[in-house]
Amino acid sequence: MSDNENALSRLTIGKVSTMAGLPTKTVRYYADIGLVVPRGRSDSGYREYGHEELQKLRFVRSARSFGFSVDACRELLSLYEDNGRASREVKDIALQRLQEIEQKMQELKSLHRELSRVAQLCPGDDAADCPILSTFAQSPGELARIPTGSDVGSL
Amino acid sequence: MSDNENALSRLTIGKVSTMAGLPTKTVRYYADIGLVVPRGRSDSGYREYGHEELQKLRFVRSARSFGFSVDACRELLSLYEDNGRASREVKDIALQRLQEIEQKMQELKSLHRELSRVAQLCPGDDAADCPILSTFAQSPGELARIPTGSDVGSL
DNA sequence: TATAGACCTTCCAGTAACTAGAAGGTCAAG
DNA sequence: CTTGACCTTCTAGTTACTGGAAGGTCTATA
Repeated sequence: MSDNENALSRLTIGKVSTMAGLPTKTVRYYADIGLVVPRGRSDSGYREYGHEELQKLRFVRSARSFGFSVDACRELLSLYEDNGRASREVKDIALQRLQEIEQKMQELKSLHRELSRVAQLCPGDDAADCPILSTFAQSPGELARIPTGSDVGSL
Repeated sequence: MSDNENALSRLTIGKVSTMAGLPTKTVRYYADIGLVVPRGRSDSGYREYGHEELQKLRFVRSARSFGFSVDACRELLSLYEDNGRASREVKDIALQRLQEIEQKMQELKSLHRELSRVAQLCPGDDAADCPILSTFAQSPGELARIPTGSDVGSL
């Protein structure tokens, strides 16, 4: 692994982002916000990434694909650094995310139901009135609740 | 309706937003971006909304709750202004939205599947290694797709 | 009439997580 | 030695609001 180590400890941003499956812009952004910082800089100022940073970037990419926020990734990453500790905490975060996903799916389901209902009513005729529009113009409470910011807190 | 018309054509932002079920901040924002502009201003500079604007705000609220973007609302609203024309166009937009919702639901489903799988592997023990972390650190392509900005909606 | 407090105004800044683009430096190949 | 791909920093834009400050207005009550 010593050969590999040498080769992998001098990755430019382009290479590491390809290997991690992220846009360079994103990797640079992660460096800016201190999520995954390069191991160092070359004489000419190029960011240098090593194997560990590559791992972290892959980690972040995956966690993001699971819907974890960047802040959650930061948390996860620090646990990851602690290596093997705090399995409990990690699992808790995952379970919480799972619940959020379930709730989001519920919302999408009812959205889909409502929208397909009104869409079916619509004749799709150039001349005719469109029931979609009149459905939308009703007073609140008769339709799916709007998900606003204040909603989350109070309900 | 003349009494009503008079009463309803002098709604302040607080009243109209309550009646539409939106935060005042949001209604002000909609005015700023020209989505739903007040009918006029009082002597003291207060925004004045009428019945028609109330209808539009309700319309937007509903459409947004269906996941339509503000831009889509603008489009819908202009069709709505045309009143009864272009049923075809409205239906098209709705059907397109429907497809996007379906796709998003698919994504959430696979996300849920993967995450619950790795979460189940995790013992939730303070001492033990957490498989969630090692799962995340794998190379790209083995896991769910990453949702980038081009993705539908928010999570 | 004074004043409290509920409402309204504007403007500025911030959110999440990037993305786009400009202006310019660096590096390897031909 | 030049071309073109790569790298740098910087600013600004995206979506759809939300929060807050500083200050004007309106109304009810003491």
